[in-house]
Amino acid sequence: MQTTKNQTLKIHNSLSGKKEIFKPINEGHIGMYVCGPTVYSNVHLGNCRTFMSFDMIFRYFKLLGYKVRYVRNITDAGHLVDDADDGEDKIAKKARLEQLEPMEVVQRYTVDFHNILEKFNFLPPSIEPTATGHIIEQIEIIKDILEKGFAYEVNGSVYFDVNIFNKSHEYGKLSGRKLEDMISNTRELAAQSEKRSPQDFALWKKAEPEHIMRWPSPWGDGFPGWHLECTAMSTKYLGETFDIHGGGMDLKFPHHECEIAQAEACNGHSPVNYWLHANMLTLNGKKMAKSTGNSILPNEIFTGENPFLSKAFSPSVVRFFMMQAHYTSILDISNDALLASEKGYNKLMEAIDNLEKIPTKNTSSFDFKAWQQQCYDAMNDDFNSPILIAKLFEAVKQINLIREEKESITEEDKSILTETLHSFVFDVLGLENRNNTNDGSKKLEGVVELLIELRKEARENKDFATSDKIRNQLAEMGIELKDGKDGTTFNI
RNA sequence: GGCAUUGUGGCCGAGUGGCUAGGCAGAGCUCUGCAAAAGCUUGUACAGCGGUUCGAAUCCGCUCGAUGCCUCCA
Repeated sequence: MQTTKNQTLKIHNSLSGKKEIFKPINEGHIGMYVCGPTVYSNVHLGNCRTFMSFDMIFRYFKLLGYKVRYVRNITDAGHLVDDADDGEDKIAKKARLEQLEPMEVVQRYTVDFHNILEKFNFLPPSIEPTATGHIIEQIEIIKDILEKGFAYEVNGSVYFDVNIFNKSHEYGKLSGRKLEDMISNTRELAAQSEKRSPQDFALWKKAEPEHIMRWPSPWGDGFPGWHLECTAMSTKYLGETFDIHGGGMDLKFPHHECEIAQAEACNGHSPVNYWLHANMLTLNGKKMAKSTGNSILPNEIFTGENPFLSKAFSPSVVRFFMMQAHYTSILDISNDALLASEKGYNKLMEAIDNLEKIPTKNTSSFDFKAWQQQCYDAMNDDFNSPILIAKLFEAVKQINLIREEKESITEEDKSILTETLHSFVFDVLGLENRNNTNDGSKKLEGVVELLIELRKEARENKDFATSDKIRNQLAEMGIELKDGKDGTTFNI
């Protein structure tokens, strides 16, 4: 990929609100941190979209030849149910409700998370650290922030003092908020708050005696605040300043704003060069969230067991559906949209299957080198996967025309086409070909091919009763025969 | 109320100050014993009102609507 490697890649940076030319801190290397899930319930499809967007970005960086250290954490402690003083840890609450040891909750939903991601053909991140595995690092950061005067201790809890911080730094620069506005717009909190200001956020929370998740600290037994874990883990594995921080749009405020504040309080400079935010997946025009019940679980899509769905859809179809929208756009999921994506996806895979068979000539009637460049251009423009897919369908059209000998392709162009198509479809978009065969289905294929052969003979003898019987009975079993120009193909 | 994002044809969804997005559906055609599938061709659009401009759906302003955040959320 010598011709493509040195091109400029533009990324929409949420911090500036603009597309910027991407320049890694260390040439050829990228450090990327993405906020992972809080493992207190099954991962829903909206979560998956965010992680899939960053999976695609990770994959594209790899195609460009970058060495990427991709850190995606697991939040297994510290995520408060609310910000009031009786804020309870999400994991601990779930454990109490289900009468489980907190780590049983964590284990159960971490396993679920990994299972789903594997079905969606995610690449594993380079490091997947957990909050509970980094309590010591978090305590060290709190000590540092306290020493520098940006936090205060009250009754075994430690809070970040946003007002003091804002005197020397700019709190709210990521989300476009001004502290003064926030103060005047804050809703009334419980009167007995121990925080000096409602905008302050917890770095360490004291654990009441009934709390099960607790760790010793200089301020007594307690647990870390949610925002702190990401600062601790990103700093540990990627350094005080790293290239890319990603997450869902909904984390912009307060989570990412607080991360910036914590890191700047410690190190005096901004922790991240490029902030990327993936937009929401909506269902019925509303945000998908476990807390409101407006959600579809991935497994419900794979089985079709959801009132919104008329049938089951494969993980690759769902992936293709999501990749047809830009990661910064809101995407609304519906049965119709999935059906349309399924057809498009099948068409794309069909063309890739036919690619090997297309004949080559002395000349090409289409500029495949320019087309290849356009694929890279699409991705170089803030990872524009919808444009990339439009380009892929241009190739599909060419493949079909070449098959009908209305267009031609040289041997050299054919290998460019094959390589590019495989790189983008499988390596970058992460799609899988639907005809993934195992031993059992190989045998089945053999049987179907035999029946197709028998049916062909029957048709040649004008014995249409027999040929239709074979076709109809196979159809009943869900095997679809398609009579094409050069023989019959089938779908199971 | 504040901040942010956004409003594109029947549906999903890109993009751009003047030149085709793409997919699905629809229509026409080809192939075919029939059917299905597949392939080719193809119409319809940029929320409303003002402004800037030779020219705007694309820039600016206002209005209306949608979504997110402002207490947890990818």
